[in-house]
Amino acid sequence: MTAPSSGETETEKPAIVLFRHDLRLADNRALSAAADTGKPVIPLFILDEVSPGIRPLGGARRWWLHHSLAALDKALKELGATLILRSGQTLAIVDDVLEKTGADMVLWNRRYDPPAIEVDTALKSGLTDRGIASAGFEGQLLHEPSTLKTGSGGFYKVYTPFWRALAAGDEPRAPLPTPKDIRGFEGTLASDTLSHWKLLPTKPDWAGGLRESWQPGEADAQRRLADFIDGALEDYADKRDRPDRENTSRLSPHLAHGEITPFQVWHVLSGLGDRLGDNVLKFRRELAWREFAWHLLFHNPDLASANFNRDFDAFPWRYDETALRAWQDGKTGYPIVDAGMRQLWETGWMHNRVRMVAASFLTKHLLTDWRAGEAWFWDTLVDADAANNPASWQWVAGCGADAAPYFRIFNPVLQGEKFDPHGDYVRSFVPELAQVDADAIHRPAAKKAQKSAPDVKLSAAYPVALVDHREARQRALAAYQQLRGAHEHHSDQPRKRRQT
DNA sequence: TTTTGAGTTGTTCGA
DNA sequence: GTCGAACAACTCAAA
Repeated sequence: MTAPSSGETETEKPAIVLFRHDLRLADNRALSAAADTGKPVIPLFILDEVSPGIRPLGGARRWWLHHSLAALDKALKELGATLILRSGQTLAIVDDVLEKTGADMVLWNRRYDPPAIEVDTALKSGLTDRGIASAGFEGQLLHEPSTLKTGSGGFYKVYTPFWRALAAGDEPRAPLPTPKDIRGFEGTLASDTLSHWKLLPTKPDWAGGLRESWQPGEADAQRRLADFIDGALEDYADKRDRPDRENTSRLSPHLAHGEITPFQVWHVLSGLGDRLGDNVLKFRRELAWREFAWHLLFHNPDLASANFNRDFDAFPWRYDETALRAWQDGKTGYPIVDAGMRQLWETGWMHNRVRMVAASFLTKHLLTDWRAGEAWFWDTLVDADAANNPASWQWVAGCGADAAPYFRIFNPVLQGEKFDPHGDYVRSFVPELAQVDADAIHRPAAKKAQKSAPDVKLSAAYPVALVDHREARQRALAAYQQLRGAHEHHSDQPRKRRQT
């Protein structure tokens, strides 16, 4: 307890900068603000899994977090500061650090998932009570969810008007550079050891494919952005739906961890002028989908647990653990679905187009509650975030905001043939099908053919299709039909009277 | 207040 | 093989 001596000047008292979903140095407003004060800076990451409502990170994100924190610490050391790691309840930890260092200021970048907002609101009022200066800055989203409103003052429930409002607004601010000078804190301050947090898997170590696929940290986030701008962006509008090609940015996990900001991405795109016109537009619209999901979560705290469209509360989901498990394992017998699910397991990521097909298959072909799929993605995706994961699952399932209409049921064979025309994507994740020609690779093996005369080329190891597409489609349509019937039946409201 | 136009990503069927 | 319509109404957002 080394309380600061009373003779110290204000600039000698350190400022705490909290790191959470912003594991970067550039375009970090809290960090820049702290650096500008001239105070010694204490970068602090609190692993808070005890505050109420906080959803524990999934396995893949824990892996990422470990490496991202290591990268952040390394980068901070080059500026002369050391990252302090602590675990526990946020305000209690901050209190402890304040007491031990004499810090008189706490700065952070805002978060937008409702439990985190509660933590930060309590933090703010606790600090105010203690007479400690504090401030939260924008940074994770281009637009504060509380400010973007429809003409009647509500939040947007349809994407296109949301996009128009976003696009019609002012150009997002320019990103901040990495602070040039940070005064490190000279005193001693205890920190947890990263490895003791056991964020990495051990038995079994399932992270081999993640290590091969990703390099967490700010430096690689910038590298990926630069590579994307110089390469795949050129035919992004045409080719982004092709999982067999490297035509997406793969920035999602970096954005999810705040290793890069949407301001940085937007700004680089603005600097390109009109040269890549439609490609830039399409990519910006993807960024806007991320914003839309956060907007929805901000206004719907139970987005991950409750149907956005409450009519779906009566939906007759099936609870088939065996089918769910087969889907998770990539053993549904539908090659594009299985390739996607195995890509997810192996690399912690799945191509967007394939996510839609795999999610549609689980919710419609298998009639499994979207929440089971959302939970699996939450655990296995390196980019799972509290907004995009549930919002996207609800969208596919048909119960979400601006959702796909119920009769839009992906045909996994057609989707495979259309977006993986040579079968390269399937072959790279489903070794059982490595020898199958492009014209047959997306077709599930017919039960009869495989039983009576197993074709070596179609490999007996590859599972028979869990369901017949045609039958499953009919079953899904019937289930939705039942929902509509139930809705009419239970509705208290009289149907709108016909105009005469 | 009422009206109007519109709504990420599809599939199937039948002419 | 190609093409347009049906699939279902409903809610949203803005005029």
